[in-house]
Amino acid sequence: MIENSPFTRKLAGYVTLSPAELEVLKRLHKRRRSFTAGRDLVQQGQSEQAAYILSEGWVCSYKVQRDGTRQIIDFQIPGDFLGLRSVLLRTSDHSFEPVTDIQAIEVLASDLLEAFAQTPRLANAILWAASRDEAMVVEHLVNVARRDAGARMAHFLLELGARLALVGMGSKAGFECPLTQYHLADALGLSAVHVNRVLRQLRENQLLTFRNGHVTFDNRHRLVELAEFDEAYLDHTGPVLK
Amino acid sequence: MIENSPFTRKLAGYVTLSPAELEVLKRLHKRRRSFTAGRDLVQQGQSEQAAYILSEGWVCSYKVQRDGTRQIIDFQIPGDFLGLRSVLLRTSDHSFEPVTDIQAIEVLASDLLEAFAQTPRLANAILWAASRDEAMVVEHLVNVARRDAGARMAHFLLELGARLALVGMGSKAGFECPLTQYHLADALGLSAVHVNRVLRQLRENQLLTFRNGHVTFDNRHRLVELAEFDEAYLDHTGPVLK
DNA sequence: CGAAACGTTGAATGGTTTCAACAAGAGTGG
DNA sequence: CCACTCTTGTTGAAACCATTCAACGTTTCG
Repeated sequence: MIENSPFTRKLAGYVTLSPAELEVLKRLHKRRRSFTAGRDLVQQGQSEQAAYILSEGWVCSYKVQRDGTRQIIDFQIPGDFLGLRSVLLRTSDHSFEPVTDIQAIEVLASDLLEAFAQTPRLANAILWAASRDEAMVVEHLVNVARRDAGARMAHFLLELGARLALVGMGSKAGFECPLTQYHLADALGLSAVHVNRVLRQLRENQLLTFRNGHVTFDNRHRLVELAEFDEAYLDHTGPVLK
Repeated sequence: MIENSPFTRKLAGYVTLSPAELEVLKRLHKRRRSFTAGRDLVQQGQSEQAAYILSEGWVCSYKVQRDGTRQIIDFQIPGDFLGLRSVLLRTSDHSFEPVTDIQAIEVLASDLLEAFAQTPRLANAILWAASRDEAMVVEHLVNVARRDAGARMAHFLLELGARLALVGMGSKAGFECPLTQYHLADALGLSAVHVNRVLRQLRENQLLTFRNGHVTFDNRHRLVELAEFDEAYLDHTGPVLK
């Protein structure tokens, strides 16, 4: 049911979609594709013709520097859109790597642009959702620029937990997490070695435990305190355009 | 002439605007307002009813933390939109401080939403431009997370110079810059003391000079090299929706 | 079984912050 | 008009957080 996919539900949070708009959205869901963990979806620099709606698995978007280090911009989870900006602005400003094996709907640039022209309200909803995603990048910027390694890690995992909880993949107690310490390092702007130390410290202070692909919030209250995490910032208040 | 304002020209880069759409845009330009340097436009946390199109002066958007430090997300220059997301998502996730005295067009939330509903293509253009602005935040994230203080400063000033050149306020040689070292520190995630040292070092290495409100690129080529600055990333290629 | 990926720990190094002090200029009120 | 204060810029020394280098343990998988 297209009406109940996480992606559709997300859009409906911004714009009340008409049956005609739902139909257009449905027609975008043509090609289901699978990708293997670790193999890039889109190469940096190459201008790519397709975007994707993630239906299963985790992806990260990142930029590489000339010296080989990479910065992970964000992680995408089921219901998230990938590569929207690459298509819209016709520049691929970053790359996508599946963290796990994934399933995604491929949306051709031409189909997307056509849908945007035909049903501008749908376009609005999609761009709106994108704007929301980008609010998260702002939070990451603050996180990396202003918090020390411990608070940074805490904030990152709390945010991830909150996002996952929204799509039923986690709770206040914790969540399954396929990320390696290298992923964390690349996302938080730390070295992998330091990530390890920080995780140990958080564990020893009984704040959180990250082991065997599972994150447990041992003391959520103190963790929120440490990270100055804003529990409200992922919420939102229903459609803006009726 | 509304057709030639920097804001309109920017939108026309994404969507070819019809006379009717231009008319709607024109009607949004009702209230011209002035603000004084240093006094916040929008308080963090308060849900504000207006957005602004900046016509003169510089503004910065920032978030403050509980410990008092602040992170500047971005600077806005003439032609930029302020507070779009606050209005659209009805959350004020950051604050705006005029760096200089400014002039701006006030756009009421209700007028903006009405315009969005009436002329969705115009809405697209605006959201599109917002998406572009947010690509810049990604660049800032990489900048803060992965570059050392020297490269960070170089990248920041090169980007700012490029943006200013696009609206005729600077050149490859340099630009007028009203920012203090504290602004730079808050934007780059450094201490003000270290900003001072880094600027000295760049000056002594004859890469750039920042003195008396003026930035001069003494050796642009080596600077671009040092910062791994991508000269192309602010360009773009003409309207996407005809 | 061996290799590769991931995790863990110690010691040395280094970039950045913090603390402290002082200089220069702009604006203000007596 | 001058003292006064506030803001901004400047520099040194000590302390600290995080990185780098290096080594080893553990798990997974062909």
